[in-house]
Amino acid sequence: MSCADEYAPQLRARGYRMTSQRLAILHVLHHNGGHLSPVEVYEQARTELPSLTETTVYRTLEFLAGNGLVRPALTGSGHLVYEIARHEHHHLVCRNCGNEMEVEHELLKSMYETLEVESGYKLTDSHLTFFGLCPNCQKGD
Amino acid sequence: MSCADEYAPQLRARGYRMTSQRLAILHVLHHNGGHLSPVEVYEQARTELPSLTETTVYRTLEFLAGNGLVRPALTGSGHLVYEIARHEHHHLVCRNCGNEMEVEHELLKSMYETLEVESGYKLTDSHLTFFGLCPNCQKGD
DNA sequence: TCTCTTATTGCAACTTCTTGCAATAGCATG
DNA sequence: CATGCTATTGCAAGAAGTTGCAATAAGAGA
Ligand SMILES: [Mn+2]
Ligand SMILES: [Mn+2]
Ligand SMILES: [Zn+2]
Ligand SMILES: [Zn+2]
Repeated sequence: MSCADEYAPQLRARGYRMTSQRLAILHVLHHNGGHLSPVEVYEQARTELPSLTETTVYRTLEFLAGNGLVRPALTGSGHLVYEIARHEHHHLVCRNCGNEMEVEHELLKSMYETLEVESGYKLTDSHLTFFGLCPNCQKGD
Repeated sequence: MSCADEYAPQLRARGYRMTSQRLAILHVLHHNGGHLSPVEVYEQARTELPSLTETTVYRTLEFLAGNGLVRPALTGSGHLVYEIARHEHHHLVCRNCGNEMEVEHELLKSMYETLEVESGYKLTDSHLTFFGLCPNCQKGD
């Protein structure tokens, strides 16, 4: 299944359009799989769509995140990176070596429910990044 | 107790210096109490220290955050704001009206411990921002 | 397949944030 | 109180990110 076949219906169902720009950006994120900064997305997507502009990349990433096709994540330096939306997860980053692992949302589910009850808010999403020392770096120090 | 008396020893104990720039920035955050963007910090601190530059504000906020005197927080638009370090807390923001409440770290403590056991990481800190609909905005929609 | 509506883009101007480097100023020490 | 080391700052240049607006093009409907 191509990126177009997979993502276009999701956008159209919400009243939005699939464009060559959105497709190129989704294609890059889909096939890379990992975290990319807006600039990295721009440079890679531009190889398949040279007319693409940085402005559009920023706007599109925010748009796709708002519609659940990609997910933003916060890096250790406080910058946003994006990845294609797969299973819901958060990030745990080593302050020493930068090594990173995923934290399944499942692990936080009961905490989420407690928070909803205590606050009265209905939770929709979150930016969660945990920092610490990975097993390796704990030995070294 | 003045800001200087309170914060200078904390910096010197770590081998750093207290400067007029750091003091002006700490003063602004201390007496404001809330969340301020780097630009807001710059404009307010500049009234008491006109020679202050934006470069120094960015570097100082990062430095103070790294040393535990201020804490960064992520806004709904993905931008960093800073507040003076008081009790450890996280943030819950309404996606509709922007209303914001604090989430005591205590509430997440057991989840933190589970995460340490499961991952093998030793957690040091985190950027946690939760989004949802506040009680008021749930009624309206 | 053509038309029409309007969602989306590119452009230009601007704001925010970062970095290297030389000048400055804390503060420890004598 | 004077000296010296070096942490810290300001400057300048550049990179990253934002915004308003006119031009473009997706795709629904005829
Ligand atoms: Mn991820
Ligand atoms: Mn707060
Ligand atoms: Zn590590
Ligand atoms: Zn609300």
